[in-house]
Amino acid sequence: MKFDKSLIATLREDPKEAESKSHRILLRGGFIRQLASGIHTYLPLGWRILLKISNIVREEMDRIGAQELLMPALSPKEIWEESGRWQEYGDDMFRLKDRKDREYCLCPTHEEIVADIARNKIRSYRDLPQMWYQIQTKFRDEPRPRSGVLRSRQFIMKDSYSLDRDEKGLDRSFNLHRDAYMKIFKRCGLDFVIVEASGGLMGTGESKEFVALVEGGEDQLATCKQCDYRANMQVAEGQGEHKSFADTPITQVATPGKRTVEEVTEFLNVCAENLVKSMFFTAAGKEPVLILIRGDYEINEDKIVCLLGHDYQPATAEEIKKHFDAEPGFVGPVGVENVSIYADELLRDAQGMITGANRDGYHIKGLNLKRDTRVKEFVNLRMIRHGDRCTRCGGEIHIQTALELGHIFKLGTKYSISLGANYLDEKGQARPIVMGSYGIGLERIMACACEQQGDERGASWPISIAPFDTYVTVLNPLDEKVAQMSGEVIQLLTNAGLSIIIDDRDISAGIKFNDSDLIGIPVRVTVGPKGVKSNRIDIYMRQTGERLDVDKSEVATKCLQIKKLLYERISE
RNA sequence: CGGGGCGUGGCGCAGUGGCUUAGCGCGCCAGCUUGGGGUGCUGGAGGUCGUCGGUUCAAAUCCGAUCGCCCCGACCA
Repeated sequence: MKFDKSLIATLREDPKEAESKSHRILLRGGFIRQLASGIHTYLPLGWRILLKISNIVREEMDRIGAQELLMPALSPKEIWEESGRWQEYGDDMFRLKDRKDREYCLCPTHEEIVADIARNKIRSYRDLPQMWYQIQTKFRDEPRPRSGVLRSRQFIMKDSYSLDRDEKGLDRSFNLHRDAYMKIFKRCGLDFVIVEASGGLMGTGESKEFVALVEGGEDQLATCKQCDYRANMQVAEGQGEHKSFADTPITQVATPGKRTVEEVTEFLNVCAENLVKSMFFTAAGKEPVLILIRGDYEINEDKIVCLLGHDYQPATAEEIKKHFDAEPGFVGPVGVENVSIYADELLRDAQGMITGANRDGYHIKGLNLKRDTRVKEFVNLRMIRHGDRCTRCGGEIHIQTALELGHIFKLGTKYSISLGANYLDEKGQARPIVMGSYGIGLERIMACACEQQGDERGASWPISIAPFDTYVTVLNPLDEKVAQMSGEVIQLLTNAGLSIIIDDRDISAGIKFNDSDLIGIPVRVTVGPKGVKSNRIDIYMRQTGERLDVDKSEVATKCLQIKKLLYERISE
């Protein structure tokens, strides 16, 4: 491919909207172009990278016996009503109507569609197991698209689904995916770790995330400094210190206008550990729930969802007033009726605590949880924080930003039951198919490679996903001898099977060198007037900056050698 | 949804009430020059100052509304 007429538009200056490294590189190098918030065009250079990534993904998925198919991106409402996710997905789902006023969505994921295929196609245990996958565009109306391609509203995902007869089969499919994912990310030249994760909207089964520890990430991770414990913030559990204060009878204390932990601690001159926060959650048609958590911790809403279900939401101010006869900020657990109370485990033996008095402008002192409240259960409901202790080894927990590359879930029978996807076992008994769901964000691999390998000069693609193997710089292209020699070199490289991009633009050398660095092609071959007389060619490696001076006759073998070497480095 | 910031040729920016024709750098076009890390010079093309409304003799500039984009948070397979 010639640089000259290509749709590559490198930018001389950093685009102002790009703050993260990968976003900056992708825009400046002309890999992507933004059309609207969270919506991008993949220009030829970026698309070639995504195609390389897809091929690696495809090879590894095929290798574990998954079959590729393509499901529609557009889907009628009804099937999502069967699973309940037409409701659950809420505003994150793009919805539209056809000319007959029928409702549709742009699929954010495909469990329902898979279950629909399965309920029609799978009859017997003999049809199982199955693994189906696709590489397809997904749509999610993210509340805040971010960092270019890292969190966008339209993105390309490899999603696969396993269908098994039982948990044992699911374990096998899950492990096959885990191994395939490790190979995929490794082959793409990325550094990553596997962490415990939460299923979120998918379900509550086992789930693991493949994440890269990079600064520009969209995710947060709790990691133990001492052992290898790593978990997504939503599921991470740390050891906290139990704190107790002198046991006294309950007394009311006026705290006019002091609602937040900060305000109350300052006003009463106590520490945040002495406070109990009360958070009220409601769900249509269900008993409301009061969650108690110590003042120095934040509530982990994901854990609430796991405990109570997706339909529970933080209550509105009106609901709070109705149940407690007090404004938010003055709510507490003492004397409440028709409300289930759950408390964070750190409050198990807490006494002498301060909490809302269920009376505007008042708190109570001397709360003894055991004595004064009817706590249904003590469980870990708090968000882990920097400096907590590891539950496994007692080491210090750190919070790091990370980039989620892939996610694997054990769905179990959630979708097969709600959509009626059953099979007949040996005894002729109908049983729900046991499902798993597995995703990889292709653009995130591209962005991650920028974060991990890019530098101030631009991208530096791992050879396996580089848009081209070799960048041929032709200096003084109007010089006849140079033109002739570059033609020969191009022929040699092409014959050797290398993919090349030819930069014979009639501009100064520096621009070409800088562009080649910016778009990050692993190997650069320079043909110029200096080398023409002696038939010498300059070869330069982007990652290491190494330079070689070779005879024209060796140029192809040398480039092939380097390519091989670069592949070897990835697999080490 | 809360907080902050920004919308002026393709890109990055300057311009807070009257210099007539809205500037500068880069890019683009023409010509020369230079030629191994963004060469120098000359001449050109290109702008409803996000949109709508208001104030004023006069608005890119002041006021109001609205749309869009970015960042932090909330949220998020």
